[in-house]
Amino acid sequence: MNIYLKNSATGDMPTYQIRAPTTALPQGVVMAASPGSLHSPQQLAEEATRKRELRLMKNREAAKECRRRKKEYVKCLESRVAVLEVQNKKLIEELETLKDICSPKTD
DNA sequence: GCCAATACGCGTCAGGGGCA
DNA sequence: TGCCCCTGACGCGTATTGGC
Repeated sequence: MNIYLKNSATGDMPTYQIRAPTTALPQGVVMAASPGSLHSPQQLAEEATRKRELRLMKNREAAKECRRRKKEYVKCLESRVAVLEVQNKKLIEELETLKDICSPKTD
């Protein structure tokens, strides 16, 4: 498994994707004949159609996986926000306490 | 119950990046 | 340099929601 690093020019899209090995073809996919074995225009057209369908099918699955990862990433960010909010609240409370302790009494 | 607005998921295309 | 993968953007269909 290798890591796919997105080069984000804007910096707002993170590098949350991990590239999984894609060795197996989906069920029902038949590998195309080698180009050398094609002759007639009809065979060429069939080959082109097959390639297009294969590409579409792979892209369909890739898009699903991409959306799944993105959802996961957003969930992760949301839970991090929740943790940081709690942490922030605690720090504010602590600051108020310290202020009370350190401020001179005026009476 | 009906309808418009909004949310959500899907399929596809286009374009960029990595790799042999 | 061509091939492949990933992902943003777009359009479309369906589900959900809020107002009437």
